[in-house]
Amino acid sequence: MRFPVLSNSPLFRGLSDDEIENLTCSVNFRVRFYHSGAVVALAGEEILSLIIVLSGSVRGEMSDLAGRTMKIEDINPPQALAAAVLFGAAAKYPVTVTANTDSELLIINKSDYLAMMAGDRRILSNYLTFICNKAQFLSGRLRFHSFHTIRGKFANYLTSLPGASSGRVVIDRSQQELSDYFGVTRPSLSRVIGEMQEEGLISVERREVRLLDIKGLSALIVV
Amino acid sequence: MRFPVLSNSPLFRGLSDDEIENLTCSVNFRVRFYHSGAVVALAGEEILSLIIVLSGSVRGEMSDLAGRTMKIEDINPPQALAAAVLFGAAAKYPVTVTANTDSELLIINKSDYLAMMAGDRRILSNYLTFICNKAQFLSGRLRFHSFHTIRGKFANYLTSLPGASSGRVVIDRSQQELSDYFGVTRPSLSRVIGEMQEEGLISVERREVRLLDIKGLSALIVV
DNA sequence: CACATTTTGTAACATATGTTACATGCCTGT
DNA sequence: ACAGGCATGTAACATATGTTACAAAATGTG
Repeated sequence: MRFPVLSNSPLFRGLSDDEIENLTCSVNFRVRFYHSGAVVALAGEEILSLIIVLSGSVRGEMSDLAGRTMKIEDINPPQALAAAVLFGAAAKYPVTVTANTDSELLIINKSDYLAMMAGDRRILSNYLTFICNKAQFLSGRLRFHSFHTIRGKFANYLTSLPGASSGRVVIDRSQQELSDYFGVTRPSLSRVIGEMQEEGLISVERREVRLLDIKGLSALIVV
Repeated sequence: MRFPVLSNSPLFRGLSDDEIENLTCSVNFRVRFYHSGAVVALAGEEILSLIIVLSGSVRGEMSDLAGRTMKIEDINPPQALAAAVLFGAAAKYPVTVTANTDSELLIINKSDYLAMMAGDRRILSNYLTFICNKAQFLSGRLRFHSFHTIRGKFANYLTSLPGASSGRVVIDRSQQELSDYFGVTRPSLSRVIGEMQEEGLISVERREVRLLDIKGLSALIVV
């Protein structure tokens, strides 16, 4: 079996289609078909295998005690399900996974995947890179939340941009995106930016920000 | 060289002292001594090796643009430095690492560590378990922050405790610890708990909480 | 240029939480 | 039983942020 979509997966990066095909012989690749609406995994269920979306689309959703469900995220080819939790001490699906459309999923046993990693340095590196990036991303996001005020978040954001030491940075996203990133509303962010300008901490011109009072900004970055 | 402290490390769990000693022959284990106050790694520096604290103690600290430094965390034996970021795409030290006391650090090149993982299934599993646990922990913490209100956090916390479906749960920490966990102040949490009782959502007796209005609680758990 | 669309600034008001301080209850050890 | 120390409840007030709505720029598009 050939899986051209896999070469785009971060977990199989660098392997040719031929090499991937060879793998399917040595380890147990299973492909399962799920009809639209079918449940792939239940929240809380033990994770036994690496599951990669080959075609179609699935979604993760949580259901609360009252039975309401809320969608968390869509997972499209060639993404994997819960890949960052796969080898955790008590690896359980954090969400219920349901097929959005008719979908094909590739299923590889955890132990088989371990063997693949041990056998091919690239597969090992790929997974390590993937999971470390994830951890880095998560802890970066978490660090932002440790600043309670919008001023703190914004000051931290500004001073961590490239060129901050020169006192002149360029914001790489719109205020709307930035406020989403911070988890605050756009008017609130806008107000804070205005205040910080009045106080002489910064001066903003479009997306270019001058850091006028480094010391004052640093004082805001207190956990 | 023997490193008895390593058998307590999550990364070397399950290996006997003898086996660890054998490893030191096949791969390049280096031990470096740092005097108290010496800088082990600078924030932003590329991570080239796995570093494990064998003795003494080091700390991670950040310095801002104004030159102030703030301590982030202590790292004691047998913990590793930045182990969760080691194999990231642009693996850099997120903090500056300084020796608290005279310390011995074990240094293993990233490539050597990769080889160790490929060669010993236990070392591979250990690292994978470690990093997946980390990712799980981080994303759990992050999920809490996605609930903006204290009510939301508390409702989510309650309904995720064991026994929630029976309508009766036991909180496993004090209000002070809980408020730290949520990142809010204790009086605020106490007030919210009081309000939720008045509204008939819950009834609290010491650390035992009865969930009286599951539907109402679920309504609070909205991202 | 004229127009629609997106981005940003601003305002008034509501609300949640922090801050501070003190009171109350609970447990422990003497 | 008592005193001391924690954990918790409560209150008044300050403040940060959310909410909603609208105006002003900026940007893209025909």
